This record gives sequence, C-alpha cells and structure tokens, in this order.
Amino acid sequence: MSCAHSYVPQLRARGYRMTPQRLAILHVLHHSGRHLSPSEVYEQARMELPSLTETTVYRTLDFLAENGLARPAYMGSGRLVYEIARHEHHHLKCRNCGHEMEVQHDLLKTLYRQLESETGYRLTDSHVTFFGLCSDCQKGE
Amino acid sequence: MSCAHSYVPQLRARGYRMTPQRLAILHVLHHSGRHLSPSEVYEQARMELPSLTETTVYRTLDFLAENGLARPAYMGSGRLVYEIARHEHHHLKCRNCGHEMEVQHDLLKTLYRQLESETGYRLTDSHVTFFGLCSDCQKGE
DNA sequence: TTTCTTATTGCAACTTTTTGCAATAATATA
DNA sequence: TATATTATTGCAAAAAGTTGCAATAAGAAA
Ligand SMILES: [Mn+2]
Ligand SMILES: [Mn+2]
Ligand SMILES: [Zn+2]
Ligand SMILES: [Zn+2]
Repeated sequence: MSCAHSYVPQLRARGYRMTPQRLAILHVLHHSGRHLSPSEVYEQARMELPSLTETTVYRTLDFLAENGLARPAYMGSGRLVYEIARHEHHHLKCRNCGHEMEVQHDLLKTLYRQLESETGYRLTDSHVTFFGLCSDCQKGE
Repeated sequence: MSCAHSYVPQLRARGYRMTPQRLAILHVLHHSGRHLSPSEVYEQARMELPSLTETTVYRTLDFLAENGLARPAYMGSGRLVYEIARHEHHHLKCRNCGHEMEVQHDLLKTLYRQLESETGYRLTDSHVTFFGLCSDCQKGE
C-alpha cells in the first residue's frame, strides 16, 4: 500500500515516530509530486484517514520540512505550499499568466560557490522562485 | 513633513489616488528602511493616523508591492514582510542564529542572463532569500 | 505480551490575513 | 467652487494558520 513506509528509518534515526497521520500526508505529497497547499493536503489525506485534523496537517508539514522530507515554497500566492523532497531545484514563474517552470540547481551552483566564498556562509537547501514574464507574455506587453 | 508626498506622481500616472492611509504607510516604510511585518507597519502608522485599520494596511502593502513602491519578502518566518523599494538586492540568512546579510544584485546578473537565454523568460524584480549557516554557526555544528 | 516513557494528536481558543459590500472621499470636470 | 465619477476605506464575517494543554498511542524496555 503505502510507499510512505520507506520514510520510517529516517524518522526513527532522529528519535521520531511514524504515525498514520504522517503516513497519509507523506503518501499524498509523494504521489502528487507537485506543490500543494495545506488545505489541499488536508482534503486529500482525509480520504485515507478521515479522522485527520487541519491542525495536524499544519504541524506535520512543518515537521516534515524541518526534517528534510518535504520542502516549503513561496510561489507568490502569499501562502506557503509544500512538496515532497526530491532533487534540488528552483522555480521560474510568470507574473502575468502564472506559467511555471523548474530550474535545475546546477544552474545556480556557480552563484552558490561565489556567495559562499564572498560571505563565509555555507549555503544549504534553498528552493527559490524567480519571477518574470514568459516568452508568450512578453509579446503582448 | 512627509517625504512620502514624493510618491504622488507615480500613483497619479497609473490612475491611483494618494490618501492619508497610503501616506502614513509609505512614511513608515520609508523611514524604517528595514523589513517590517504588517502588524509592525500598523502599529507605527497608527501613531500618525489613529483611524487606520489593519485591513487597510494589508491591502495597502499589497497595493504598493503591486505598483513597485514596496517589496515583499519571505524571510523564513512563514509570514510576508515588506520594505520600501530601493536598489535591487537579495538576502542571505542563517538558519541557526537568524543573522542576515544583504546580497547585491550584481552577483546574480550572470545567473539572470543565463536563465533568460535558456528559458526565454525575461526576469523582472526578484527579491530572494538564500538560506545557510553563517561562518560562526559552522564552527559549532 | 505487558508496562512505561514521552512524542504526537485533537480540541478549543486565539491570532493573522482575506473578502464582500456599502459608505466615504480623492480628484477630474463643469 | 460645486458636481460627478469611481478608487479607496472601514466594518463585519470568513478563512487560514498558530498555540496550550490534556488525552492518546508509538515503540522501547521489561
Ligand atoms: Mn519545487
Ligand atoms: Mn530586502
Ligand atoms: Zn506568461
Ligand atoms: Zn548563524
């Protein structure tokens, strides 16, 4: 049934527990593959686990992000969305039509190195969204 | 009194009006110079204009951002903060101690050009926050 | 299997942010 | 200056997100 069981060891190793709530939420994130808002997660996970509450969804999404199993993103809606953690990537979004595309992290590696050497910081996970106008929307401006 | 009057022409040109509410909020943003949360803006602007409401603060901050007079930022608190629009820049923030530093946009210009030529997008204003560990916090990890 | 520890959940109350709508007031025009 | 137009505001209600705390249950240990 749940592919989400594969996350158990990662939690155990840190002293945390696997629960039906976490399983259901991980399952939803894993199969959707895209960015989901907390209420979308709630609606979908509730179908597997009707007793789930919204409070738990908020807390769990935050918990999963904190522990590297999910990634939060600000896609310009003003609200946080989440996705299952996979390869490092970023986003490009059109301010006009909302079109989104993924940006491979490779493209940012040079920048990251430069930032690190100039500031002394070590850059960890980032998941940023750049904004602009897609090629279609540039025509009719 | 209010340096914020200088913003009048920018609004008029787009068919918008200047109001005491906008004046007070611009004044607060202009003089603070840093990122402020909506409630910080509300508290401070209310001292100039006691009749101001929180609803208006939220709507005005959104309006100012939409029209390029203010910039929204996600600094990792999960909530949006705003600052007066000035030179283009970005941020670097320590996940451990919260230390922040500004990143000049110049450092991202190469990346922007590369993204533009690879995707066809034209990148407009962005104001991103990168996360990592500052040099102090790297020692005690 | 049973017991024990404590991480996790649900509930209720609270805070923050958004929205619809009628009243208000900025400003263009007469 | 008086009038008309409509962008903007405030209010009240709704939606989204957070928090404290007691009850529950995951999983380690007996
Ligand atoms: Mn993503
Ligand atoms: Mn900034
Ligand atoms: Zn577009
Ligand atoms: Zn630090």
